[in-house]
Amino acid sequence: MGIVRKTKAVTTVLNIFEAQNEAKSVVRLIELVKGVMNKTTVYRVLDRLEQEGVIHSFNGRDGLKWYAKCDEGCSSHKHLDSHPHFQCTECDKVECLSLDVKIPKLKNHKVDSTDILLLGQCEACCS
Amino acid sequence: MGIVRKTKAVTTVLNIFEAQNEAKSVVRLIELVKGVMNKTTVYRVLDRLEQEGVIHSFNGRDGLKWYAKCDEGCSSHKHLDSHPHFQCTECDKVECLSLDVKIPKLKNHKVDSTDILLLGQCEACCS
DNA sequence: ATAGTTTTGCAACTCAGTTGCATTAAATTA
DNA sequence: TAATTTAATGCAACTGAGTTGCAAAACTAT
Repeated sequence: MGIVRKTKAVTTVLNIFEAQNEAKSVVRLIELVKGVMNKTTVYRVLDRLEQEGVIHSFNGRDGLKWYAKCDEGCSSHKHLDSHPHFQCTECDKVECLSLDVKIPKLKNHKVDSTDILLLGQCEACCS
Repeated sequence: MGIVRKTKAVTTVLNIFEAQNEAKSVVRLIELVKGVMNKTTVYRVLDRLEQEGVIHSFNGRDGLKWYAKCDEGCSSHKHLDSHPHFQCTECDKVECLSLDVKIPKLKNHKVDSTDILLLGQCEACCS
């Protein structure tokens, strides 16, 4: 499993997530480390950290890929981050929601994961 | 409002959806009309039909854009197609689900829409 | 230090989706 | 039904997120 070396690139990315516990799109992350780190590396570091269970990914609107820190209890073995996400259509910010949404069982289907994205206006943009 | 001309391109696309009431990705649609219609036209026709309330769109896994025929009652004024979708991770097929999923209200947020995508194995791929 | 891997940077690529513009085809009017 | 207006189409070139191959650099262990 844990074949993630603690390289400069890895700590740079982790620092970003630790400095501000907020979901970020890959595009934004690449922007944040511009000049310091190559975009290919960003993609690869994120991949590895997700496999390690340190961060989790999901698709925002427009199909862009986003990442956020995992809740406690995630590991490379199992991801518990099946929570819904909310994205503001004005400022584009994403929030991880700790809602427990119950989806009725589907007959004759094996459901592995549930992606829920709510769109609307966040608190700041509402007022 | 109804500024959609009934062109050959429009009827070609509509025929595809009527021949088989099944969600289709744009990529697949372009493939289906290859040689007959330009891909730009496909995108534009789909855009217009969605605005008219004839079809609705959503993002499949991998962020690809998908379209499916609308339920009765949709129009350019309001789309009622907020139903969840199920996508098979083996054969990639998508099904529109007529489940009613209740999402708890979010404080201080204005929620406009809810995108739900379930991933797993469909009936055919389960057995 | 040395050897063996993993990581990184870079450049080139893929592929979904978009744009500008000239041409064509609907719909409208006379 | 021919002329006119306006929307729709085709084409080519572009954009931008994400990927790939490979050589060079940086970890880790011996």
